[in-house]
Amino acid sequence: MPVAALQERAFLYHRRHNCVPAYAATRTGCPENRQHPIPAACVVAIMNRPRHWIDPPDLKAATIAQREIARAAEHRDRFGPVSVVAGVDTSMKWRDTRGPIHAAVAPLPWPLADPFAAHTISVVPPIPYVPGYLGFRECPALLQVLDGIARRPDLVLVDGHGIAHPRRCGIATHLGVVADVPSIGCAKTILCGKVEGELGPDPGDRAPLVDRGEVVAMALRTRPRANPIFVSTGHRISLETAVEWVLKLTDGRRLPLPTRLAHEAANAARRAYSDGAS
DNA sequence: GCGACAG
DNA sequence: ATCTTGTCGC
Repeated sequence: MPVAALQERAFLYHRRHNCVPAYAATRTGCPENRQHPIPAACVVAIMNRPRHWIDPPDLKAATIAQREIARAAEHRDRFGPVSVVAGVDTSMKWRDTRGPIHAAVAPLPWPLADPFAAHTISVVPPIPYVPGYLGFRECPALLQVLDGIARRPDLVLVDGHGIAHPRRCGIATHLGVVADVPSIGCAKTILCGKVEGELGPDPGDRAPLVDRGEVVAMALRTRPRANPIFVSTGHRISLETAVEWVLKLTDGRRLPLPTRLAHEAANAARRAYSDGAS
């Protein structure tokens, strides 16, 4: 059976058996609050966009939505002064394709100071992981977690690609456009394209990631002797500015600080959820 | 047709 | 994405 057919089958099956369109939402670490509906604010955020941008009936519609989102995305700097920068990430149980994912947003003041409290949420995603369609799996959870903090971040770092995607619509672009927030894609491995030229060994060294003749991301060395990360524009930011911000937020580790904090928060949420379930 | 494939 | 301990090296 062709891969596309298998992907379609998984997509539809997952969709039919889980909580779409009303995502079953829970608050992390509060097992007694499970099965509550999502906040109205999140429903509004989703409903204010073409429905298939976040809730397509099948992979074909999802592919069309990605092309439309890619057209709507902006890759030039268009954001105000940054006073809050946030990382978002999700976590899940090992090899669990049907269970909930745990999304976190970790806001930081800029200039850098003590981080604000992270916020987490646990939801059953509408589809399983399908390479190339990550946004449709994780955006509902990320939208909801973004709506859960008092102040909307001025800039968001997403774990995954922005335009470094076959249809130029990775999760960072997807989330940026749907939430209308400036976003940067920050991935650990390549989805498409190849690094052109030699990448130097020192932090700050970079080499372009090229796909079909386009520079879609920058392979960026953030730590000596560690593999590079791949920085791409999500929405309302240029590649050069995105790289600048990632470097400003890098503190000797491979991944930038907001991303790490979000990762930690999401993992903590997953453990709290598991502990509460048992 | 075949291989590759973020999280 | 995640499981899991120690071990090696700057």
